[in-house]
This record gives sequence, structure tokens and C-alpha cells, in this order.
Amino acid sequence: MCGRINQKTNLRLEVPDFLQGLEFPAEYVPRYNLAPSQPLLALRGTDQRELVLLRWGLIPAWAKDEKIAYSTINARADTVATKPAFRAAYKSRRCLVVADGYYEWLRQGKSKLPYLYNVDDRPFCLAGLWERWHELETCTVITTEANDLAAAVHDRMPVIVDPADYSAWLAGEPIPLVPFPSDRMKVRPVSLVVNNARNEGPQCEAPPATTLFE
DNA sequence: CCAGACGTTGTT
DNA sequence: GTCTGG
DNA sequence: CCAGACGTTGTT
DNA sequence: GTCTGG
Repeated sequence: MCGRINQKTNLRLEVPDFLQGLEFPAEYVPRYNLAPSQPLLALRGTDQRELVLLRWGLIPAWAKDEKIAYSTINARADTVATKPAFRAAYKSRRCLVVADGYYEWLRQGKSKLPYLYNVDDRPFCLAGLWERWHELETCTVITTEANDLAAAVHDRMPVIVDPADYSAWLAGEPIPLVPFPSDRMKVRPVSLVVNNARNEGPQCEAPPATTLFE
């Protein structure tokens, strides 16, 4: 699963190779604690790639209202090509969600302990789909089963796309929607500050307090 | 035919 | 829009 | 995803 | 329990 994203990529600092030469949306701001319903920075297009902000939670074109979005923040890799909510986007509206990390929560009884996952110590891309609903552009993040590292916290994880597959994915071609290799990822526990989506900034990825009382 | 759903995850 | 259930 | 609200009426 | 806001 994937329900909170760290997207602090800052154009003032180092821009990853796959974003070189692309113009960032004027409204883009780096985020340490980006939640569903908020604008995600994503890459789309084939001949002409562009960076856009897409509201997280895919609303199919046929939806009567926005309510479906709360349960379409993720799409299962094994069914995404055929489910009514996603298949049109799967055919022709692919995107790559830019991320510096993503959070997962370990449930320990009543407490929810946040962990931050990173890939190769640099920004990466998640397989996504987007859709237009009235004037609104929305997106979803595809999930698959967890690799060993992810399974320590949860049984699902987002599909992290190998850079070699970026073009194929955006072009609408089939690519393997499989768990990313554990040995290229890192995970660490972070502060409970990230639990509340109103909190923003580097505190969200700080180490957790050592006592139970943070 | 029309009406109604269409999604994910976790928890029970 | 398209499929399923009735 | 998690946290927090979840109701009505009338009055300020 | 379920929905909304962030």
C-alpha cells in the first residue's frame, strides 16, 4: 500500500536525471508529508513529457461525485488492466509519480508506527495512472505484494518503476508491475509527527523519540 | 430490459 | 462508459 | 494514509 | 462505524 509520500525534490537543489530539462509546475512546493487528496508531482506524456500536479485519488470519468476518490488512491497491479475504474487510464493515461520516499505504518495494537522507505538514496518513480473528471485531473498509485523489506511493515507496497522502463510505461506498453528489489531500498522508523497530515517539514522524517511519550 | 455499481486496505 | 444482477 | 468529526436551531 | 479534511 502507499498512502503518504515524501516528495521534497527541490529544483533549487539537485534535480534527478529523469527530470532534467523539464519545467516544474509553478504551484509545486516540496512536501515531506503529502497525503491523499493533495497534488502529487507526476511525469506524463511520451514524445513530449511534462511535469504536472495531479490530485491523489483517481476519479473515473463516469463518476457522479468525488467520493470514490478516497478508495482509489491505490490500484492493484493484478487487476488494474481490467477494473472499470482503472482500465481506461491503464490503456492511455499513464504517469510516473515522483517521490523521494514513501511512508508505511506498522500497527502495534492501538499504535501506528511510521516508517520511511527510500530507493537508491535518491528520487524515484512510482507507477501511476491519471484521469480527467470535469476540470479536475486525478491520479492513483499502483500497488503490488511486498518485498522482504516492505513486508516487515506491511504486506503491500507501491510499484517502483526501474528507470529503464519509464518510457515503456508512459507509452502505454506492458511492463512488469512487480516488487522492487529489497537490496536497493532502505527503511527507517520516523517520528510520529508524520501521522498527522497537518504536520509538514523535515520533522516528518526525523528519527522517532526514544521514549514512548513523544 | 433497467438499476446500480464501479475502489483499496485492514480488521472483524 | 460498461458490466453485473435481477 | 491518519486524525478527528459525527447534530440542529437560533442568535451573535 | 464511517466519512471528511489534511
